Amino acid sequence: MTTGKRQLTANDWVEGALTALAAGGPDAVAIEPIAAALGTTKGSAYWHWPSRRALLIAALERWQEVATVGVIEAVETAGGTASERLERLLAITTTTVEERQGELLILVHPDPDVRAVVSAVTDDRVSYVGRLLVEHGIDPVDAERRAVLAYAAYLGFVHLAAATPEALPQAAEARIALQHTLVRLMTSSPNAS
Amino acid sequence: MTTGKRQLTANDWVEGALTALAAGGPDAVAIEPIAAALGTTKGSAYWHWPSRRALLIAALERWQEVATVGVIEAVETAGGTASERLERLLAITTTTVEERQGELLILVHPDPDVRAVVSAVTDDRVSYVGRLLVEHGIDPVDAERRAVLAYAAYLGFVHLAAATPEALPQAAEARIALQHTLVRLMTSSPNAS
Amino acid sequence: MTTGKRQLTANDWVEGALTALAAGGPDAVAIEPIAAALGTTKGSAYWHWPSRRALLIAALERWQEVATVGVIEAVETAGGTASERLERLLAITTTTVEERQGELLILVHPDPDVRAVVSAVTDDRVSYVGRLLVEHGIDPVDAERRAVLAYAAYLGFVHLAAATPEALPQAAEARIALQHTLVRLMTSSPNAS
Amino acid sequence: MTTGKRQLTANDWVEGALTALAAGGPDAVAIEPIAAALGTTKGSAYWHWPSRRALLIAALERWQEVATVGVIEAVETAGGTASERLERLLAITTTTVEERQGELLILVHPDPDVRAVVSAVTDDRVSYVGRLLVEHGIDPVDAERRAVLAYAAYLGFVHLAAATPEALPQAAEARIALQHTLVRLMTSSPNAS
DNA sequence: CATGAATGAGGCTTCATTCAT
DNA sequence: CATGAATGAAGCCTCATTCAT
Repeated sequence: MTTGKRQLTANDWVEGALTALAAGGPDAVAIEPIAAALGTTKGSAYWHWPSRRALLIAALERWQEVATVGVIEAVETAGGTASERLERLLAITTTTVEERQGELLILVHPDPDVRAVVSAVTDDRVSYVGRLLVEHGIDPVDAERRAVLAYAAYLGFVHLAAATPEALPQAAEARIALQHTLVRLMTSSPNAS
Repeated sequence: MTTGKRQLTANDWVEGALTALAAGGPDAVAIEPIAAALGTTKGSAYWHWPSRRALLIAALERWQEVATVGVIEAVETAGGTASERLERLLAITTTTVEERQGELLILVHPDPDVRAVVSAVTDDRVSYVGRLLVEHGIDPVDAERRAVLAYAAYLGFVHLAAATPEALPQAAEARIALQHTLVRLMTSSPNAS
Repeated sequence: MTTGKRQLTANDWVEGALTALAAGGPDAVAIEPIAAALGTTKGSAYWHWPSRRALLIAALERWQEVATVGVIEAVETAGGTASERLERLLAITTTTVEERQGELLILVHPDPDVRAVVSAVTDDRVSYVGRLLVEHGIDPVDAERRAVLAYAAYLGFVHLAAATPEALPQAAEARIALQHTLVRLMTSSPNAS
Repeated sequence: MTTGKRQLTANDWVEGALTALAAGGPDAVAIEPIAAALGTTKGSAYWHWPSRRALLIAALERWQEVATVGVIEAVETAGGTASERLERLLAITTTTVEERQGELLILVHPDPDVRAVVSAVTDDRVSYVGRLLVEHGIDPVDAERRAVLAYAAYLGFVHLAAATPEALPQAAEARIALQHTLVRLMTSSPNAS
């Protein structure tokens, strides 16, 4: 992508970095491979960015948008009840498993800059789930707790899907059933925590 | 650790590697840094191990034991009902958060040798949870499904605890309450999935 | 040689490698020492070549040309009868003794890539000698046999010249006399083999 | 060989080194592999020898004996005319081609200690051939020249046999014919040089 | 705006050598 | 007489970074 043209912009580099990020996580945001993919040379990167780190941060910021605002918008514009939107949210995030490999690597990366972004993303996601639960009629305090639980379960699934897929049900229907179960558990009434 | 002595054993190296593994995952199992940490030189490593990879595999095997057999034994020897043991299991794995950073990096590492070990660990853990649920009186088929769900939730918590601790309740009691909730959800009766 | 300048080319590296090859054979084609000799650093080599092996192969290919096409052209452009050219061929190859040390090391090197080049060089040289003999009037079938014999003798001389020069006549005229003898033997009539 | 016994002697090491020498030349006289082959450890070598070099020199001295005195004795004890013995000499040295790989590597090795031994071996061999030619009735001065020529041819054949066997006649009879030709050339009357 | 070229830190590996026991 | 363990020089390779043009 973006190959063939001359005159790359800083944005082209962010997109290249994003692709690398999705495929191999932060460590894959290496200048040489991305330059090769963009059909340019390392020098180009150092024109637009002061360092690899700067590019990485820019890419992470873009990822943050896609991973929160982007997803939330996609879910919201389609409308529906709160629990319908919850299921749609899970569907979005669990069906695109391959693209999750990179996400996982971002989520667990020890680098402080990465963790800052991850933190923000987590907060956004958890509070969005919380808002949906409140909309569904759950008591706000309880909703907050459940949102954490739900997000943890989601993370765990992404994890299993990426790292040990054989531990998960293989059939599509079975996976959808799992999602149903999760949403039902999260939205059911008697759930002291 | 283990510094100051002469004459290291292969086991000292495994321990050094394990420390590195816990801190920085498989990529941190690098011979020269570990040698420095052990107060020795790379030559020592190459006396005990044919290659970095061999050392890494040995360390992963040790980790596998600690992460499965070790934990299971600790839980079992203390005895109690199935649901008590389930809670103890969760407690063990979520209280030692720092050590979980490396675990996460192991879990998501793309290297085939690493994934093989991860796969085995996942299977062992999921089936142990399944056994506890069966012991608690859950129908075996259902228990298997719930075990996956429970393990996913556990993974998610480890994730949150390691990567974004601020998203989790800070107070110890609140964390314990979360564990309770999880165990109760897993062991409650009506749970179509 | 080539020191003092900035900006080396791939060709500079081949030349540096060729020098090393002539002095110490294939094993001497080591990137770091050649870099030092060229007044540069290993990084330069890895800019121009993907690996030490690639550089070695490039150097061997260059040597192949010099050792066959190059020599043959030099002999042919000077013209003369077939036996005159035969003598000139021997003269070229036995007078530049120092450069032969590396050649010998190439010729006996066990590496498959090296042997492939050596094989090609041997074939080229033997068949060139054969052609000269045919031109001189020797029956083609016989010429082929004699060419092998002649090349073996040549190799033996190179060997002696490089490894134990004191076993050979020291005086220039005596050496020339030896060459004469060899050419005469090879081109004389009654030689069943 | 010599494995299984305890208490190695210096001589056991020389023999191990000789085996390595025959297989891979001077560079193959490396302490670790020989220790492994002898079923012992490096320490043993450093008990019997001050350095790798010392062992190498001892092995080369042994090789020198085998390669000169040994061969000469073998040829002489069988008796026969001078030209019969010449042919027998060639036969010995060309039939055991595999064992020649190591010899070649010795012959071309640039190390001064190696070259000293090679020099002595060459002198011995050339002068033995010279003596046989004199015995056969050739004028002593001429014999000396021819001996060099003959030895050079022999060397060339060893070379071709080891490095590019496909350049030599494959059939045993053809090879024997080559030997005949060589001996006849060397012992024929009119050979001014 | 970049390219081509080079630098150097960091990590892997081999192997002669050393040394305490 | 050796073993087991360790050292360190040398060479391979990668990759972020720098720099002249």
